[in-house]
Amino acid sequence: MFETTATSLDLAQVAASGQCFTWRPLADGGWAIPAFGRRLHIRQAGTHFSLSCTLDEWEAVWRGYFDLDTDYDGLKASIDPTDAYLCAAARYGGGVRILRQDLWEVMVSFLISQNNNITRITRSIGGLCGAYGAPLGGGLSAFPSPDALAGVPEADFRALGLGYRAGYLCALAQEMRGGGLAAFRAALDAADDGGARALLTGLRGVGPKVADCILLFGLHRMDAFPLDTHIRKVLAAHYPGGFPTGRYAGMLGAVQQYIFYYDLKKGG
DNA sequence: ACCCAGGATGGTG
DNA sequence: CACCATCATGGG
Repeated sequence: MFETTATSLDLAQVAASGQCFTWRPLADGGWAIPAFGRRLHIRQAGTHFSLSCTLDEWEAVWRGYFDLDTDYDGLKASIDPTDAYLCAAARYGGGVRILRQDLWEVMVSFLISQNNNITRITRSIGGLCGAYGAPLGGGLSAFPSPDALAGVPEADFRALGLGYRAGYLCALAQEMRGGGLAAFRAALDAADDGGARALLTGLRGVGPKVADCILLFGLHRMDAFPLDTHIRKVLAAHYPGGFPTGRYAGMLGAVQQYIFYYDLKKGG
């Protein structure tokens, strides 16, 4: 148990940003966060954070998870000051960071996310963890491994609300069980963004948008720019001449998250 | 009862 | 290439 400080981090914003689906709110206003088979309790007051873990675990696991070694203050400062919409979005959701989540968890989460809403995705992911993940205490469970999901009947996934995506998950778990995931990860790591995207879209149920989410949230490829229904709507309304992607090379993913979060919470 | 949700797939023109 | 029906399902 210790305390630390950080800027450009708002836990409530991250929790609502649609990039992770396993955080649970605590009665004291903090959050219970399962990741990498561990459980963290964290509470925020401004730039001050209280943590349930040791300093060693914070440095080894959670500091990286919250992406605290990326300079989001500087990133936001480099936004085009004449772009009123993007400035407003970054000001509104300036506490959103791109978490460095577990690749497999991101693959499954965004496989399920297609043509779905965040509430249902959260419920389905919670069901998967509860049914097939190792208990972590406090009512939380770890995200189930490929081996834990391989061989589960499709009907059982449908019972968790996956709908037609249940078949996609069966196939994915089968493909990634054993050493499949490690081999696939190695191939992704060896590929550039375009190559990794092609590998991902080769998976059943993974199209361009889900692939970009996996690139961004699972591999921290910061030039990924997922085009979902919200982003398409904003681009059509505010960037009729196209979005200036070239200006934001190396930080497109963060910019995308500011726009997504802004439209999700304030748009309508 | 329609429409939407962090879309993808397979078929058709 | 573009367009289109279909795929579950809960919530507005």
